[in-house]
Order: sequence, then structure tokens, then C-alpha cells
Amino acid sequence: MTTNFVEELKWRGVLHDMMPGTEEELSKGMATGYIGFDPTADSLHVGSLAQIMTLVRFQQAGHKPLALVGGATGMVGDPSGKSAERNLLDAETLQRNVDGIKAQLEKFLDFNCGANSAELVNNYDWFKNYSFLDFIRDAGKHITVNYMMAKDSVKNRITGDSGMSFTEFSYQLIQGYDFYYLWKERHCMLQMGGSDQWGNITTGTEFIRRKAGGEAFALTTQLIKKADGTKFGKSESGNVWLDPAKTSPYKFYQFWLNTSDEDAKSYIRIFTMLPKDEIEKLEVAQAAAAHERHLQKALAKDITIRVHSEADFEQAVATTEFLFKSKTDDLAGMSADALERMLGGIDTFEVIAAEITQGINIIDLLGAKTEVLPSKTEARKMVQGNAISINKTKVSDVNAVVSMQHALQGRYILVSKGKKDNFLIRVV
RNA sequence: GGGGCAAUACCAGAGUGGCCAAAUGGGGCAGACUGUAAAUCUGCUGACUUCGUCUUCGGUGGUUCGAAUCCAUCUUGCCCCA
Repeated sequence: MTTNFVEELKWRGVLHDMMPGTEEELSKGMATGYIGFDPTADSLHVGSLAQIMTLVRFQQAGHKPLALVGGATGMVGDPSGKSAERNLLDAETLQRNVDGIKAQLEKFLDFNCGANSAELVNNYDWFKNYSFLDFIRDAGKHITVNYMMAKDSVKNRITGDSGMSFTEFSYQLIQGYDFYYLWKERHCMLQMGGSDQWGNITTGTEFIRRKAGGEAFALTTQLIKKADGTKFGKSESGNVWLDPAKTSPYKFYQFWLNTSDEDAKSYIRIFTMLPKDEIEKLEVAQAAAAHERHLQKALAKDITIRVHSEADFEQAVATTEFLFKSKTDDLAGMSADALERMLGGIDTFEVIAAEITQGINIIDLLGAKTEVLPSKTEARKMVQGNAISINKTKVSDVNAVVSMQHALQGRYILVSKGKKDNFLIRVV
């Protein structure tokens, strides 16, 4: 079963722009296309997920996807969308990041399905032995500085007041060369990316045209936006990562579950594989009973299963039920095992038993002995503001004392801040 | 090389000798209402031994009973002249 790639992106509201002729080229049969991923961290985050999905859909449409990990470009730093010069990563960190990202990409694409099997490439492989002099002679000659200066990513920086180093300026040429290399060596005729990559991608197609008289294409996708204008992909605790060690499946599931109604409609198209009729059905259900959050639940389920696993999803749902529905009395009856399982996905702090045995002031416990809250002043404000619960019971007295009687199974204390943030204090 | 201006809390931005832990806006957090949504309203938003104390207004050193505010000097950024 193959789909029409461009049509698919269109109805999902993902397509931003493409070069004339792209659609015709794709309709001729199996094509090879690539997307680059920046190794700025050792894990991809939900922001990269949109690009991963583009590659997945590309493959699903019968084309051959290449995922490029930018071991070389990562050393330079993409200035697109950045208002200031970036700090360079050292080679060791970069290598670790490249390895981490590769491992994650392997989960999404099919690397063993015949002709259109996905492949991973690393531009460091073709740049590591390419000397600077050779590069500026072979590549630099074909693109004028005038052309490069006209790109928005460059223009914004040289008219702004932060300046731009030669290193970052050269980024687009390096990325352009990547495209040329893949075009020449791998018959890759399409580069895709977020709409902020348009300039970099067209430098590549231009380079291919001038250097080899060849034709290549560009296709960009909509940047993910939130209806309220805030940045997508951040939660209170920072980036939402695909690595379960950085963002637990429970938190990951919660991130998607908390999507606003408005955003859920677009996200379910962008991030899931659900077919059109099913999405429309969900939207009808959502409209009829918004409080049941059909869209958010389907969205969170689909993505959690694909990024983590079915078992992780079920655990995340169980933990969600437990944390949002249970009462103080329910907690007392839980076994230590069950508590461990339920609460494994939330932030945990340890406190030595002696502290609790003696009884400890709530403020000291949250603001000093643990980092549930950043300071005692903050802890005092939270307690006074009626935001803190211990084992699902509100505590509003700053003089309250926490002792062993609060420790479930003698070992666990569940602290909640507001209605969504839960922390586990483990008595050791 | 010469001259002018600026540097304030997460960000923007008031304050120009005591009434300043520092206006206002944004952001963030919490409370109410809800649907773990949006919008709205309210409170909080340096720390601590919290009706009080301590550390903050680019760095350092001065003047003063007292400085974010005055002086000197350094650093960084912007602008004008050469």
C-alpha cells in the first residue's frame, strides 16, 4: 500500500513549500530524498519528530529515505533562526550525540524493506578528509557570496547587531555540498526540512545546477506552532525528549495529553499515522464531548506507542489514572511494588530515614532536604498558596511536620504541586 | 586616535542620594472557574532563622550617617568625528 507523498502532506497540513517540478519528479517512481538532523544533543526531541514523520511518510509512499546526521555540519552550527553566534560543541560530545540520534532514528524507519530501505548517512564521512583548500576550490567557486548574503538567515544576522562569524556564514555552503554529494553518489534528488531550511536547501539545488548542471528539488514543511504563540516542545521542566531516560514515558504521554483543543487538531495530522476518516471521526467525538478529550488521548496514545512502546503507553495511562484520580485512602492500600511501578515515571528525590523518623518541617523537606522546590522561601509560598499536597491531602500550614506516618509502606511520600506536578520522595 | 551614550531582577524597561528588593509590561508559578483545554479573574515571582535580617541594579575602588542613583577607573556594547 503506497500513498501519494505530496497529497498526504497536503491534507495533513504539513506542506509549506516545494520547488516547481517536485511533484512530477516524485510521480515518476521511487525517488531518494533526505532530511538532516542536527546533533545538538544526544537525543532528538519532539520538535524533530515532525521531520521524522516526514521521512516516514516519504518511505510509506514508496520512496527511499535517507536520514542524515550532521556530524560535520554540527561542528559549524546552523545560523537559521538564531539571533546570535552559537557555541561550538567539542568533537567528543558531538560523536556521542551523533550516536544517540542514529539509534533513535533507527526506531522509526524501515531499514530492511528492499529497494526503498531507509539509510543513515553522516556527512562527517565525506567531510573528514576534505581539505579546506580543496573545498573552497571545488565548492566555493560555484556559489557567489552575493547569493549567500541574500539568504534570510544571513541577512538577519548581518543587519542585526550581533554579527556573524565566517564559520556560521559558511554553513549553508557545507549543507549545500551535502546535497550535491548525496545527489551525485546516491541519486538523491530531494532535500526536505522545516520551512526555516528553505534557504539552505535551495543553496544545495543551486549548487547542483551550477556545478553539475543537474536538477534537484526542495520541499519544506510547516514549522510547528502553538495556538497561543508559545514555543512548541517545551514543558515546565524543559525540552521533551524522545529518550526515556531524559523524559519518562509518563511525562511524554502527559505532554501530548495536555495539548490544547486547537493544537490537537493539527498535531494529530502532523504526528500520527492515523488515516483521514479516523481523524475526522475523532473530531466529531471531540466536538460532541470536548471534556473527554478524544483527540488528545488518541494523539498521546499513538505517539507514545510509536516512540516508546505499547507497554510504556499502558503504564503511562495507569500512572495517569493513579495520579489524577486516587485519593489519600487509595494510596495507603498500595503495595510497595505497585507504588514503584506507578511512580517510576515522576521525579524522585531521596531522603535518609533518620530525617523523617524525627519528623521534619514541610518547608525544610521540600525546599532544603530535597529539590522539589528551589528554595525554602518558594516552599513557604507554595504551601501558603495552597498548592502543596502530601499523599493527596492538601497541606497549607507552614509548620506542618512530615513524619514516618506519612511514608507509604514506610518508604514513599507522594508530593504534589498544583494539580499536574507530582514528585516522589523515597525514604532510604 | 578623539568625542558622546548606554549597561538595572528570566526578558523588556522605569528609577538619577534616603519613602528601593527596586514602578510597569511580558513571561513563569499557584489559586478560582473548567475538561489535566482555551479565555478570564486573583495572588506570588532575590534569599534567610519571615511582623525582622542579609545579598542584589556591568567589575573594582572612593565620597557620604546613607548610593541602583555622586566621583574615579576598568570591561562590554552602540553612535558621531578622524
